[in-house]
Amino acid sequence: MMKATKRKKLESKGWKVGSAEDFLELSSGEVAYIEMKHALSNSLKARRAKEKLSQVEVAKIFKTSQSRVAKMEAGDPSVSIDLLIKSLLALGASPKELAKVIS
Amino acid sequence: MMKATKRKKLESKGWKVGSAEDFLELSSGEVAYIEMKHALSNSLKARRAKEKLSQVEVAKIFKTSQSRVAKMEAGDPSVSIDLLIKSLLALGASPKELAKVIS
DNA sequence: TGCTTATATGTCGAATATGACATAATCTAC
DNA sequence: GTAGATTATGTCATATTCGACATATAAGCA
Repeated sequence: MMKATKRKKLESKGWKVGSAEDFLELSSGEVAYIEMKHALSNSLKARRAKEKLSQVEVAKIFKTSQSRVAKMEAGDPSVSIDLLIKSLLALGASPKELAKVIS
Repeated sequence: MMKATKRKKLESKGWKVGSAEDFLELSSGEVAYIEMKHALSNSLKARRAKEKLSQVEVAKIFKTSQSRVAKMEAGDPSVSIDLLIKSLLALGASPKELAKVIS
């Protein structure tokens, strides 16, 4: 079970966590949020792999850079769920598919 | 049918649209994104109503201001899907419920 | 091994989202 | 009506996210 340890690990990767009254435990909302993001990241990566596209190629489609695509797929803290969703939609995912990914 | 008209309407409310080669029609991705946002906004409003809470009260829960809550519920362009999702989770929504909302 | 392509990481200025505040509009009783 | 509560709108300073670039690491292949 995770407390300070997991927290440290997350923070070392740039995550900002809790910082409220509970600073040993992530709230269930925080956990759910992070998990949703990872699910979307993985979905993006999978979808690109399926289409056999390079990060450079999808970066062109998204009108962004390869490095940002890499960060999207890594679920980097600097990428928003908005960006992940917009990108997935741009790759042709339907809202229904997104819903499946999230749940 | 109407393209420029719809675009103007959206832009007048602060939306930034397309601006790419197709500037008469929203791409299906853009449409889906906006619709997802509205679905989340409405869900937030409904959930608050169900709990019979005021915007001021949920603002305290979310650690934000009443005005931002109003903008969230209105689907204002200045609010991100991230914020809507975090807020819904904070109100006790499950990822599964969120999935239902957006699909 | 070296060479090429693909992906990851770090940083930066610009763009966007955020919370907060003031204030306006709307509602709900009396 | 009008007083009080609730919700909407406009603006601003700060914080976060953005695309881009440089560069590093990894993977494939002769």
